Amino acid sequence: MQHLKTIPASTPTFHRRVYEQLLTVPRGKVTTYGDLAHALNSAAYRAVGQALRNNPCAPNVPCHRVVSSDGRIGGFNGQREGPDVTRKIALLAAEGVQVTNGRIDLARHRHDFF
DNA sequence: CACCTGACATAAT
DNA sequence: AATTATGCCAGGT
Repeated sequence: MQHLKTIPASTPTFHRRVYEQLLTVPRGKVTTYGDLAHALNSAAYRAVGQALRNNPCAPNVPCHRVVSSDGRIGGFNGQREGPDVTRKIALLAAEGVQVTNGRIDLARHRHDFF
């Protein structure tokens, strides 16, 4: 998959798997850190966050489609609140994902990997 | 190899 | 409902 060919060769395998899996989330849908980890047969929720924090997002990985299990936005570009998060919300809105009071209706937008 | 850290999740206050 | 404490697992130092 050429989406990831520009990332550093030193990128850990687990991180790569996160990105690959994330690429399967369609536009207009979102997933949670937990679901993503589970889809990789792992419980490393937090490691998933680390992976995204590494930010290979910029080019082509849709990091903004990953939110918290309670429907809250989570973080973006290394931050958990602030202008970057606001931007994340804007990106989601642009894809048709409704964000109300910093919350997402997971029942409606959650993507199922299985 | 022994800690420390975190874009989390859940249970307990 | 809002806050706090605890558990999680891979990476980094």
